[in-house]
This record gives sequence, structure tokens and C-alpha cells, in this order.
Amino acid sequence: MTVETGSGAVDGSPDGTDGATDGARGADAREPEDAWGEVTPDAARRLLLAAVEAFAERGFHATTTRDIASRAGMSPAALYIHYRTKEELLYQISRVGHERSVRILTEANDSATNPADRLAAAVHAFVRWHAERHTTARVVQYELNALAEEHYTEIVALRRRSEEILRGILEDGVAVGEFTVADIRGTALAVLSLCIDVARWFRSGGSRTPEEIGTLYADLVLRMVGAPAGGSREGDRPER
Amino acid sequence: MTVETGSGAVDGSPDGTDGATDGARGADAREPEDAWGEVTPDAARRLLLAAVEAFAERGFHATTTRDIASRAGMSPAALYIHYRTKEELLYQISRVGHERSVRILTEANDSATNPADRLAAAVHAFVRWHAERHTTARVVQYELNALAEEHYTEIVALRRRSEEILRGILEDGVAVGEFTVADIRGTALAVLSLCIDVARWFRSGGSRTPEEIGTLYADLVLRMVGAPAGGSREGDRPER
DNA sequence: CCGCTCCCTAAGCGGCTGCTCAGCAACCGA
DNA sequence: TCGGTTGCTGAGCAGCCGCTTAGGGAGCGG
Repeated sequence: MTVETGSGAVDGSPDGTDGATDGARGADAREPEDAWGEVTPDAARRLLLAAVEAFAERGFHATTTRDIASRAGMSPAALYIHYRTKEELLYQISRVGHERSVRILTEANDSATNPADRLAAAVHAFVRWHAERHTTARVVQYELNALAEEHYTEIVALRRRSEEILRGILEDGVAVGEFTVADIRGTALAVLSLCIDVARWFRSGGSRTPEEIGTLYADLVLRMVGAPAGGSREGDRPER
Repeated sequence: MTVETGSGAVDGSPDGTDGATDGARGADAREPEDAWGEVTPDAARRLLLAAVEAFAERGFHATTTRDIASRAGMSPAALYIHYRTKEELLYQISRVGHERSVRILTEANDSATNPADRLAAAVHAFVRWHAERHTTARVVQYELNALAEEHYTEIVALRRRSEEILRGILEDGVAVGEFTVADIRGTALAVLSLCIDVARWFRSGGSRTPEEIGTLYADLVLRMVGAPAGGSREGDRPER
């Protein structure tokens, strides 16, 4: 089993260019739950996909290895050719998901210079991902404590990284006078919590698109930090 | 097994004033996780308490009936004298917890007349409960989908009730011009989500008390709805 | 003393769990 | 043609799961 993540490869596979099959992130003609295109043996990817669905629906502990295997169209034993344990499946899902989270926040943070735009971009992209990939995100965000001890601590480090990025934006915003925030740490935690929880309640059939929710949440968060006007980032209108 | 809930009693217990035992919110000498004082046979209450702890730690499916029973100091079979199934334990926890949630929101909603004060009171009390009783709240909010079909639909109705209360406050606030909210339904959902998620990340040993988090969140939510000044409700200071 | 009720336990049942292992078909370079 | 590797299956193991059942002991009205 091989996963390319761009950083922190766990198994000793060469950083091959196999992922080129889905081009530059394959944003065109996107399937409902791909984003696992980099997982190399086809069967391993199908198993991962099946595990994501099953974990999201029933939770890690309520999901049986037989269920995962049969969703992937394979026998129960096939799972253990590609993954040592059921927990390793969760670990791979969690690791890739968290790395993507950090990358989304990092890229948004680098996409602008003034804190308000950085914050809006970060919240918008982060929330959009949680809505668009809510099945994956639900597993990533809510099945954490089923991880083995060592895997858990590794994932928690990634989560702290996300927290730091957001806190950094708030600190910059307060420093330059764009934000009015008394408790920076607490507010950063609240903002992150607000975004993450989208994965819990979002349903695909709902009345709002991920894009719309991203926009709504970016506006709400700008208000939370006391940024002068909600929609000040796109264009340059000073009000409304 | 008998539980008094103050409203919507399922089994035939009188709507007694037993809740007076914890006085006005029982802030004095409060035990870590009581609030189940109304459960009548002592053994049944101990089992409920044990189940709350176990479900919160490991999740419903990962918790065994043997674990619950042994936490309560009883044999595995004793559980089935007081509850028909493991799921019924979850159902009782979920039902009582959701009824308490609705009651907290209702009382806060009735505690003032102007929408800003009502919203601040609701968020403050709701968040405080989720932090103070985070063990219970975690089960109540995040183990929902382990419920049986009929129990699930009953609980979902209670959740919709909470949603409506919050949405009502926002509607009133917009109507009288205290709030500036474009998407009332989406904002109400976001506010509720923000409050609920406190149960996920809150730890007892943290640097903030439930009271402090309640205050912080009330302020954040007032900002989210565009209420004029964050701290305008207690006292009358127009700023900060 | 009886007989009855209320709680509780020891033992265990059928079934499902994560996981293993021997074996086999398909492909591969030589 | 052939040995070796890869990817998979059928069968199954040990152990744990939710839940049941038979029975026991303490209390209690009579």
C-alpha cells in the first residue's frame, strides 16, 4: 500500500510520480468522494474508500472488517493484504485528512497579506472542504479517539498545527488593528470548532451548497473577530 | 426504572418537585456528574452514570455491557433488570439530556424581553451546560445515531425544538433592528453548532472555567448576529 | 413459620468479531 | 517451460459480544 502525501511518508515507498494519473489535483470532473487518487494499488484505494463510507455511517467500532471488504467487492481476508489492521485504515484516513486540512489552511494563509482576507480565505476553504468532503471529514474529525496511542499523538500534533495557523492570523489582525479580540486563544479555538462541526451536520441534499456555507461562515467569523465590515474583502467596498 | 423529567414523561411517574434537591442549579458542592438524582432505584442510577462515563470515553459501540456493569459494581446480568437493552441506556441518557437542553434554552429565552439579552442568556447557559456536563453532553450530542430508529426520531424532534427557539430569537432581533443577519436559518444553525461542539473539545483540567467560556461565547455570538456592542447586556456600558 | 417479591449473581448460549493461513490463479522475466 | 511474486479467496480460530436463564438470599406481611 502506498500513499503520497507530499510530506511524512510512513512506509518506505519511493516518492514516485504515480499520482500523475489524476493530474494537478484533478479538480475537473470531480467524483463525489475521490481525493484518494494517490493511493496506489487500486484495491487498497477501494478499501480506503469503503472504510471512509462505513466509518462515517456507523463509526469505527461499529464497522466490521467484513463490511469494509464487501463494500470494496472483496473477501474479508483481502483487507489484510493491504492493511495490517482495521485501525491502520483509520490511521491512513485520519493522517491524509489532517494533512490536507493543514495544507488548506496554510495555502489560504499565504494567499493574501492583510489578516482579514487571510482569515476569510482560511475559513471559506476550510468550511468548504468540510462540507464538500463531509463523509471523509466526519471520520477525520470525530473518530480520532479510536486511534492507537502513537497514531493519536501524531495526529494531535497536526491538529495543533491548524490551531497555530488560525491563532497566528488572529494575532496579526489584532496587532495591525484589523481585529478586536480580547481572548485570542479562546476565539481561535471557537472558530476552528465552528468550522469543524460543519462535517457533523452537513447533508448533501440540503438547501445550501458547500460554497454558500463557506461564504456564510467566512462572514460570521469576520464578525466574531470584530473585523470592520463583513464583506470588505472581495472588491473594496467599505461597507456591506 | 423511573425517571422524572419535568416534561414528556415516558413512563408513568408524577411530575414531582424532586428537582428541588439540587436547588437553584445546585452550584453549591456540585458532584462531577450527578444531575441524575431523579432516577429512582439506586442501582439503576449507578448504571446510568457508569454508562454515561463509558459512552463518553469510548463511544456507544465500543462500550460493553460488562464494562458498564463493572463500573457500577455489579454483575453483567444486573444491567438487564433495570434496562431491557444497552440501547435503552443510551436512549434514557439522550432523552433526559435533550430535555434539559430544551429547558435551558426555554428558560433563557423567557429571562428577558429584548432579543440581545435573550440570545446572550441562551448561549451563556447552553454553553455552560455543555462545558460543565461535558461528559454527559458528549454522549447526548455525539452518540445520537446509535439510537434505534424510533428513539432517534423522537430525539430529533427535541433537537428541532432547540433550533426553533434559537431561530425565534434571531428573527425577533432582526425584526426590532437589534441584529443584522442575512441568513437567519443558517446563522441559527451555526450558533447552535458552535455551542454544541464545546462538549467535544472541553476538558475539565483546562485553563478556562465553564462560566468563562459561556461569557466568551455569548460575546462571540452577539458579534455574529451584528448586535451593536459585545458587552452591552450586563450593566449598561456601551463599549468593551 | 410460610410464601412472596425484589435484586442480584453464576453460568452460559448463539453469534459475531478481528484476524490468520493454506492454497490458487494470473502474471512476470528468463 | 519454469520458478517466483502478487493479489486474492475459503475456511476457520480464539475470543468477546449482547443477552438469557436458573437460582439464591435478604426482606417482609401474615
